[in-house]
Amino acid sequence: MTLKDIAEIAGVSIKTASRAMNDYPDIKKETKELILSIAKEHHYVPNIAAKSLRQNRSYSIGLVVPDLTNVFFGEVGIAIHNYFKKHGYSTLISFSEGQKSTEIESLDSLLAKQVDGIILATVGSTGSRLKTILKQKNIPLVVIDNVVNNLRTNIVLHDNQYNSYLLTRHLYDQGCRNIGLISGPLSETSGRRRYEGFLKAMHEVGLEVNSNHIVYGDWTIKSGRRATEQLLEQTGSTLDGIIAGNSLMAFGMYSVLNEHNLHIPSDIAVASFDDLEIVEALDPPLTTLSKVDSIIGELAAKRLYTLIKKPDDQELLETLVKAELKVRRSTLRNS
Amino acid sequence: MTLKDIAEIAGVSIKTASRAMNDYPDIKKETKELILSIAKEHHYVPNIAAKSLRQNRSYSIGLVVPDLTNVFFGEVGIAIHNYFKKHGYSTLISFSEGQKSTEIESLDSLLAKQVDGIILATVGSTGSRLKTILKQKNIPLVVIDNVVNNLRTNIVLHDNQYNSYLLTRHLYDQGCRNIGLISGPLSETSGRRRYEGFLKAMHEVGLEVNSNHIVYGDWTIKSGRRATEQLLEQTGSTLDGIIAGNSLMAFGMYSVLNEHNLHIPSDIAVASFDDLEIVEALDPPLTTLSKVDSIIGELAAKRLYTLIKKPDDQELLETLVKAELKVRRSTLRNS
DNA sequence: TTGAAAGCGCTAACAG
DNA sequence: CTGTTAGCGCTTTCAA
Repeated sequence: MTLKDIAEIAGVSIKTASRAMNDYPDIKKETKELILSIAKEHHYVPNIAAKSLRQNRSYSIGLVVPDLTNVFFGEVGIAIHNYFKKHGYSTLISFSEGQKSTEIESLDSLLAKQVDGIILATVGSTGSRLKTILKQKNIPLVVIDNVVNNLRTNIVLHDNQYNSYLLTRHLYDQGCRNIGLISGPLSETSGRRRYEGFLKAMHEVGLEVNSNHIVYGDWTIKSGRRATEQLLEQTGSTLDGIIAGNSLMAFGMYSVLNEHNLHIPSDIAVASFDDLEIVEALDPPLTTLSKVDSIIGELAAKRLYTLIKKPDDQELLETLVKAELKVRRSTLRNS
Repeated sequence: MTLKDIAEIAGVSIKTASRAMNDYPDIKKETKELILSIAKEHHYVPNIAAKSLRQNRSYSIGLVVPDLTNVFFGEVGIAIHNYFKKHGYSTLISFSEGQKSTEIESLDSLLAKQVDGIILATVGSTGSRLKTILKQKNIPLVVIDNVVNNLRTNIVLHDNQYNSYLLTRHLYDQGCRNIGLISGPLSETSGRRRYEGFLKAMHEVGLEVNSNHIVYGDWTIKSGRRATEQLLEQTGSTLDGIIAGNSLMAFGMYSVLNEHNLHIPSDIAVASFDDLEIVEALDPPLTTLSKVDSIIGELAAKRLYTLIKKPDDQELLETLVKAELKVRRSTLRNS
């Protein structure tokens, strides 16, 4: 069932049929309605390959993520997919597996498929390489959840600094005065910004930041255990609050605090960032930030769509997404 | 940069260039090498839209899953994507969000994109509807991890019965003689087959199955808690082993056993199915089955690829994937 | 408001 | 072994 068939049945030219299908202005209302009803009746589906070929657009976008089994990227991916689906685009997902070389490969292969735009959750391709790839093809790009060195581009990410500030203030509001931080690596943007937000809040409430109060992990459960041990040792268990840089590290922290017979929240109040399903099941349930994954995905998709529709839009937007507190028992000391 | 450009530079006809690019036999070796080197030098990338249009194939396959944030579907998706990438195909992922209506929609939209084949992790579309959709277009289909009523098709799934048998035998081998089961819903194939494997093992070792020893949950943490409470009540805590139908329910079980001061594994040995990252962090670490997610994905991809390449292959294969035991401390009673 | 004809880049069929 | 011709389904001129 092609446009030609539809046109024949309707007794019009193929072009008129095309006009009807694509909402062109120059067509009589009745003709259009007739054609549309015939198309519907015969389950006409336009051939996207032909359309692409002619218009030099693919009606597909590319999404590069490190790993889909990570809930964050999963949620983001779904949001992006749904947004573009509404606009008749398909989403090609590609994986970088956390490696720069694979990331570049994925980008190349997406470009070969003539995607109309790309959303990239980078693991840190150097900006210059990215710039070469994209400028030469002039394909719109939106980066999520990481900044790319040496590349000014559109970007959507957590407002890590604000969010960290929010958590820290919350512990303070709950009466904590000796707050520790299990930070992620400062070499990573998200780790550094969370660190900065912590410092900012501490400053603002007039608490001194003792370097003993800050330890580092690499986002894993195991490193959370290790970091907590170190933190307790360095501070002689004088802490009354701890912020964990992410929820996996918080998970490690729970078991260590448990082993030390430190009660949450009465001895130590604890809070963390990501709202994983599992934090509800911890004892006590862990205070975290609300999930903004799908908001990030949708904002990135929206921005990319605009860029595709208006390629002359040269504005570079950095969109920071703020989360809200999800207060649970692990920080409730006042009630 | 098109084939025509390449042909001009090489001083051959456009068709000859095409022959070189597509590994056709009828071409002189030197000509081919010349053309390939020119193509490489100019970063020639074939226009897939044109190719599709001409050959009536899209070089893409569709994957329909309920939800990508589920680790199982994530792993399966990655495996499928990687397999088809090797063969020059892209994978279009679509979500059913666990709803039949969305599942049908997703299938329709994939068909509109003229995918060459579909892999479906169904939530239970009725077979007749699926049959209509696919037979009319004659598109190869492989179903994963669920059976579709009234539809004979290629399918790849966990050997749930065998796996359940394996876990039950393991508890027996560890000395358990009063084994309970927290089953998933028997209305779901995976729940029922796990149930059957449990019964089979119990029979084989000559243990009687008391109906008090079997309770039901709906795969969630919460239902695991409830089911465990019920189980302990019904049996008066005489159990020395429990199989949980999945790891989330096992997670709920842990907290209840803990509250009842029942020690794992000395009082009760426990084991479960899915090997989530989190089970390593439980105290004690939980014995589970090995992860076969990516094996399932790869087998499904391989089968679909065969069907695409040999559309006359009418054989319907049901591939059952067996797991192995991953013994951890939660069942170690002998050593 | 509509139609005719050309052509996007590629490959199948057929000739040479 | 290589080239010519036609056409996949659609949209874009341009003319009516």
